[in-house]
Amino acid sequence: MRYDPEQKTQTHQRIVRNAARSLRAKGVSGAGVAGIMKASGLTVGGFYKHFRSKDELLAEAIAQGFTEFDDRCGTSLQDVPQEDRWKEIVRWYLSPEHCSHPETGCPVTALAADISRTKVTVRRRIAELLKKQNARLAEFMPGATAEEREQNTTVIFSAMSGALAVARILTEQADRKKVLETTRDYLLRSF
Amino acid sequence: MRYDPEQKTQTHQRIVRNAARSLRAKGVSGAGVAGIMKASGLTVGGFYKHFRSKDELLAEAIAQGFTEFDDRCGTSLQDVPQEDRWKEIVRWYLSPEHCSHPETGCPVTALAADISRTKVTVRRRIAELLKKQNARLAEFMPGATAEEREQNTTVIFSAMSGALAVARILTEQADRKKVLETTRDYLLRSF
DNA sequence: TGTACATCAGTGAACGCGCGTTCACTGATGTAC
DNA sequence: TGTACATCAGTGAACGCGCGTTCACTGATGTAC
Repeated sequence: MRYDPEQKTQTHQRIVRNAARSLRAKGVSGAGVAGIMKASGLTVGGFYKHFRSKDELLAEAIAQGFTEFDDRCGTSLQDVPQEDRWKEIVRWYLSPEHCSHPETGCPVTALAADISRTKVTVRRRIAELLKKQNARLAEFMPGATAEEREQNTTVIFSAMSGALAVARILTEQADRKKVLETTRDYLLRSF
Repeated sequence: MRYDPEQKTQTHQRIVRNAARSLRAKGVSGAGVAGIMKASGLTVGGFYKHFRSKDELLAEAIAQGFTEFDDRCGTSLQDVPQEDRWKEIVRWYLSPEHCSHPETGCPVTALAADISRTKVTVRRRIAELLKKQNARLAEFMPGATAEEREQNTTVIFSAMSGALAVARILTEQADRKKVLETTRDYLLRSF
């Protein structure tokens, strides 16, 4: 196995991808190291050949979640004209599919509270990732100036993430749908 | 100790109040039964004379959080004219104080992801509490008709909760402030 | 070309720890007579 | 009024369990000679 750095990188990324899934689905305390390693076809002990701690994995898993977000945008927005792209993002973010699949969805909504409770060193790294993600998102957002786009990103993203978090608490599909659609229609109408 | 049902009720509520604090501060997995009982001046074993399980406590703690929310509104809004009350709520919700004190703040923002991961029976109870809370909140909200107020509640609450959740991830006070104020100013300007 | 050695990704048992829950017990207090 | 008994809120040790992390080990592969 030794002296093939590419294979180690591949294994590393496989663990991160599985962790990103598992963490979003079950939360930081629900997603165990052993389970993530098993899902990656490995055993527990090997984990520490790749990560110094579970906290470090969390940071990498968030980054992975953002990358998946970007990839999704990259592929599904290419046929959409520049000024309508933000609308497509809003529609996807507030879709029933996103609501019922946290494991492949926005890492902020799924893990915000957990992140805010992890130790500062890790949180600082994640905060940086979030700021960069918002900067990337701002390019699609409505607004005449860069500052306006940045502010609109903050408002639109907050509204989307909050609505998704609330919808996921609700047990009735009809209630979920109402929250998602009300927020979606409002955003599409107001910017 | 026996045959004083009022004292048992008082003890019960003391546990619930401490649980509501601890759960919002540390999350469901971080807030242990033993710690909550200790904070209430009791020992672990007694817990099950008051609650069937930790999950049941979660539901009662959320209800307590909502009650605290209502109490706060009741006392701080009495001198504010009816049509400006929602603005006062938005200002408090998106204040730096609320941001840095999850333990006494909105239970939805602090526990949304945890709730969405608890078993359906408990989640159903909490979903009902949330719907009632939103109905109460709607009375303060802007809008000409009841339906309009309900929709505006959904949008405004989603935006506030999302902004607060995002702000709590950020480590720099300046970044937090920006998210909170941008969202606050937008909401106050737009409804 | 062949052999001895070094490297290190991955193994899996073991570690201490804190968790939610159970249970035999205590002792203050209300009830029955 | 006094005594025996029943009740039950609260105690605290013990339960099994799963967690993150450690560690001595394995064995495939690259390097040195």
